Amino acid sequence: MDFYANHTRILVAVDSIIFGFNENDTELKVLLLKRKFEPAKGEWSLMGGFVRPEESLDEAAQRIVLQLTGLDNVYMEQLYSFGDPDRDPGGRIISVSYVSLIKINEYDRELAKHHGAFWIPLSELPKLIFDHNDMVSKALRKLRIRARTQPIGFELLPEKFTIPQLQRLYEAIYQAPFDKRNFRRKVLTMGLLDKLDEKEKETSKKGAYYYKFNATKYEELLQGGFNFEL
Amino acid sequence: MDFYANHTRILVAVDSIIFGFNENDTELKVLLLKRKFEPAKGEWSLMGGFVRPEESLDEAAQRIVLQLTGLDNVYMEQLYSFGDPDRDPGGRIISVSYVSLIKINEYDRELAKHHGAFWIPLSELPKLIFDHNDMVSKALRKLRIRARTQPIGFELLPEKFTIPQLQRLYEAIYQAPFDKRNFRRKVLTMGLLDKLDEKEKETSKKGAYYYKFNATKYEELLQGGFNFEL
DNA sequence: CCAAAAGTGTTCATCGTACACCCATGT
DNA sequence: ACATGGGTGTACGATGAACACTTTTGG
Repeated sequence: MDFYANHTRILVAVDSIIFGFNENDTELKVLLLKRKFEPAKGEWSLMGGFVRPEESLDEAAQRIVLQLTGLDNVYMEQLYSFGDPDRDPGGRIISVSYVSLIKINEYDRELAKHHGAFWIPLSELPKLIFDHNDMVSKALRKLRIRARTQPIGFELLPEKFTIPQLQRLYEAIYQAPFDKRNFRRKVLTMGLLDKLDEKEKETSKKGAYYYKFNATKYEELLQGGFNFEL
Repeated sequence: MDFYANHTRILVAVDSIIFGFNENDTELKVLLLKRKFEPAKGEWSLMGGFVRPEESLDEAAQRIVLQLTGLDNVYMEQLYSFGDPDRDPGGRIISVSYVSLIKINEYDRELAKHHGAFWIPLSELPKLIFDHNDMVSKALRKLRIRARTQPIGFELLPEKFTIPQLQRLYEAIYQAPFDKRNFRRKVLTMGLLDKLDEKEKETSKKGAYYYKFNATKYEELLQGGFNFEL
């Protein structure tokens, strides 16, 4: 009953590019770890793991992020599959890569520390093992494209955030400054942000109003052919 | 020296969504075949095959398209990896899907016939095996996005083509009519098409001038931060 | 009172879109 | 001469980009 006998089976892994942001950061960070096993032990790498016989690729990716951060229900998207036969000197492994977006404040620091994981700003990205640097570049490219046309930026911010925080996030993603008047107008005229009565007072004396992303409204607008565009 | 022993190996396949167009078509077509082996023998399916131990994913995809069409140097792009453990009732198989674009006139009809392959217009897409219908939808979505921002439409046309042919292709991709004055202006003002002295006279008495896509010019413009946009 | 960040409007150029008629020619 | 598809220009509204000053308040 095995229809496909006598074909070669291959090891399949999942590698996760985990981007993180803190609401007062000015730069995006990637979660990297020091590899604890051979080959390439001690070098910088992405978090990964082998796909198990009974789980889907998405499930494997979720499991891996959960193991490292303690977070469930994280935004996650498949990126690309890397299959050069020599990409891993330890053997032929096909790697399916995933991008995740995380609010740095919400993850489990102990768990990450236990795995030897660190948040590294993109500007200080070290040399990673194998083709992991390619994975990060591809992930960043995809994030930049996605963030323009889908409201995924909010995955990197807490539920309540201020417009200046949102702007700093987008500036971090695109590594380019935006005009604050144009930016504010653009995000507000979409009508997807609900203004709260509360102010954030840490970063300025005047204080900035908090806003909340209204996901329900977004779904409604989508029905009418609405296009998110930033 | 096998660092990754005692992890489960999995069958990995490549499946190709092959889109084709004929310069006087008004609809996009997909190359489908009647499956010749179990499971699901006799049902419609995409062309696929297993990844061999010594080849990369891209190489496997090229090999498969070459086998079916006799064409080498075909435009090809990795699409997505499908890994639900139950996606194939014949066993656990992870499939990496690829999209290819082909000029229908140039492929080897004999070879395709020998494999039981047929060009099926998108409007008549049948029920396919497993998750192959999902693959086709995803491929179409990707093609639509790509064709707007990269000059990949030309992969579906012969070297010489007329503006009305190009317009029909884009109308086929987006299944929507375009205004011919606006379309012509847009493609010509990009400066990527070289007008030939020759006319195509089959589809009209007046005849339409042939044009050629200037890839060199495109590369040059890219350096200067040019963005293709249709 | 002053430093530091939040908040606010207008102008201009550009681009996308809508729209209708003449041209060339094979039959 | 006529039917068929090829080829052309303009006007208007919408959108994106550039730009500088006032407000609030903790120290």
